[in-house]
Amino acid sequence: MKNKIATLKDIADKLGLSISTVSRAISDHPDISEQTKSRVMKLVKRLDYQPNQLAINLLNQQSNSIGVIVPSIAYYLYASAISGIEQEAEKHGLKLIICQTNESVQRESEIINELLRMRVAGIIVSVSSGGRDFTHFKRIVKRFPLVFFNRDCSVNASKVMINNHKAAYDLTQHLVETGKRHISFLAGPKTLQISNKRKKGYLDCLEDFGIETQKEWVCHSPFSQISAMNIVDTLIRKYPEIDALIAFSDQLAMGALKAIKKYQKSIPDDIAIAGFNNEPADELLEPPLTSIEQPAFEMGRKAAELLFNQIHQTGKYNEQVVLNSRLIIRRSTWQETTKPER
Amino acid sequence: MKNKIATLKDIADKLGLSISTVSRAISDHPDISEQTKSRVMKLVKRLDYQPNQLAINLLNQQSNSIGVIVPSIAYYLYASAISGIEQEAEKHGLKLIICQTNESVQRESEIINELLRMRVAGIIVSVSSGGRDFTHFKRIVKRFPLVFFNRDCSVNASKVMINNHKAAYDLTQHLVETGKRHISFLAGPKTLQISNKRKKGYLDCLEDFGIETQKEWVCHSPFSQISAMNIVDTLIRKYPEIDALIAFSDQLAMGALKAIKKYQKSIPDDIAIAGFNNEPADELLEPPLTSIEQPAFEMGRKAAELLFNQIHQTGKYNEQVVLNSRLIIRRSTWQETTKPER
DNA sequence: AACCTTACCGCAAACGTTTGCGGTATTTTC
DNA sequence: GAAAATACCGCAAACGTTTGCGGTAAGGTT
Repeated sequence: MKNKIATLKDIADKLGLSISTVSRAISDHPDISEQTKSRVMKLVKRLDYQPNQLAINLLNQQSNSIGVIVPSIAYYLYASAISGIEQEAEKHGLKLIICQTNESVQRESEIINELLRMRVAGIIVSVSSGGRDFTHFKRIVKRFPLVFFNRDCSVNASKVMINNHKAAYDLTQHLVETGKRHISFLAGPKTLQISNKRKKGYLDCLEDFGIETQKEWVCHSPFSQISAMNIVDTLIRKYPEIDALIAFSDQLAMGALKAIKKYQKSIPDDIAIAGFNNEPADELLEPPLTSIEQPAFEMGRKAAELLFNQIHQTGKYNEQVVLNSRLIIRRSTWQETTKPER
Repeated sequence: MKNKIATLKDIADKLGLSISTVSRAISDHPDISEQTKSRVMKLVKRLDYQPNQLAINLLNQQSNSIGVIVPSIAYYLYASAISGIEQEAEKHGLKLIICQTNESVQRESEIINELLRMRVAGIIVSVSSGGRDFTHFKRIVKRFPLVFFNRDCSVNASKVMINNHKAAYDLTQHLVETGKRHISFLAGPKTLQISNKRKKGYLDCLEDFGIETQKEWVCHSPFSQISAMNIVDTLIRKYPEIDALIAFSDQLAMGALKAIKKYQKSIPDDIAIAGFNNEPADELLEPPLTSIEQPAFEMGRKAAELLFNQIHQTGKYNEQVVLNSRLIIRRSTWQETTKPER
């Protein structure tokens, strides 16, 4: 196990050559004779020589990688987005360093420092919901390539987002049009800006349609099915008049679903339910879940594109991209009444 | 954007000190006067000095990180396992370099080389299903810390697995006990060993109970709902006598569910269905899906533990750990007949 | 015979950090 | 007042690689 990996010096000594000659032989430099090259390459194979990337990185002053900071890779959206980032990064020969904050701003701040120390070429981040202090981002914008995606914060930087306000507005309008008049909103943490934007879209829509709502019908939940379940449980017991619920995410919607199923309410007639993200299981749920489809892969890909523009000095530090989402209507909000079997 | 990050030399020059003094001041060395320390620290703050990890890594001959190779972080099991690895790695002050193979052995082999070049302290891997060539692993076992988890291959190395044979056996037995006699098996790729082990458990159980099966009832599918759906569609049309189906994973089971729902078959009476992994959506599906719960987090944590034992020379290179799985029975395989409301 | 070209290879610097060792003042001790 | 102890700091090596430049020998040209 102690076996150290061979270095250029090891090869050079064994062959009676200099380090530079070995280096050039490996990189097929024209200055080196074919005979020497073959001698070197034979030993390279035999010793399983692997160049020390640490030395190369130090020389190049960069780690040929970019940092990706997400709340959790277990969220379906981020797993998809990372694939998009990866695809784009590969074109530039860069590797990804994936970091999870677990929704903690402190961890986020630490990660930023670690990535800076590692001399990554740039950072792509979806901010955690754990707080309102964004000094760790403000510190580096304008002097370091940085792109936000999906979740942003009040920092003037490059961003790739979906139109959260419109998505929530459209979803709310859909519920209104199906006859719902007591619509509640299960938001994420209060510190999460995109949650607030969606809330705004929901409220604006209700106002436009002259529909009243109550402050108590807007609840905030952390990102776990259990929390959502408990919150919705108390909500619908306290306010039985509620006939629709929009959840910040599908995971929260699933928690709500669990709560509602405990009572004898029928979905969507008694209470309709919808979420965000269009996760793979949505259409298999009972009832299939209405959701907002987000272009997660494309969001990641585009974010990487903006980052590389910054790295290569060809792009602004505060470019804004807004991608379109899509409302996917399923039976949790809308039942075909003309269906023969009902 | 061109702003280079400050170095020790920058600080030393500005203060008329030597590099070594600045270095010691920052690390609070007793040889340095308090006055000098405070002068240095003030400048460190002002310049937002971040030590160059690339240089430190080169000096220490390691990148203070371990490599984690998984087929895809989008698989629920791996997202969980990575959290377990992370928890353990943090204790040792090591970072994770997460790599996805997308089920390609060639990519896997490339990643191994990249990680060796980066001088990671060790590698934790769940092998891809893309082939049978494992020379890239054989090459490094015994001379480099390496641990397999969840998916292994025919290489004598440390492994953390679940008892796949028993899990499949138990699941099959459960179906037999509920009266099923025509049980099919939707396996993963033929090159995937754990899939073959599960298949063996399924076949052994049927043999023990004297139940016949047909070769055609065992199908192989890649890891996508769509593929599973198409395969199961043709399967149940060709063999309508099939009254149960075990899928290699819950995602494949969901694909099967989609296929079955297109026909007028009732679940579980006409055909029962079960999967592996116990994913979060399982209990919300219609019907809720019977599944094998795997200790994914613990699998990751334990794998990391074995790795650190190897790194610190306190452990064998081929320790074997088998964790227990648990059968979670839901309505997709078993309907309480005495239920009052039915 | 003097010069030029070509082919091949080595020297040494550079990247930024840590750390053993030696050095120089200043203070303390008897 | 001399010796010893203390406080504080700098020199230089080391990690492994790439690369500009210089060097040497052989062969070719005039």
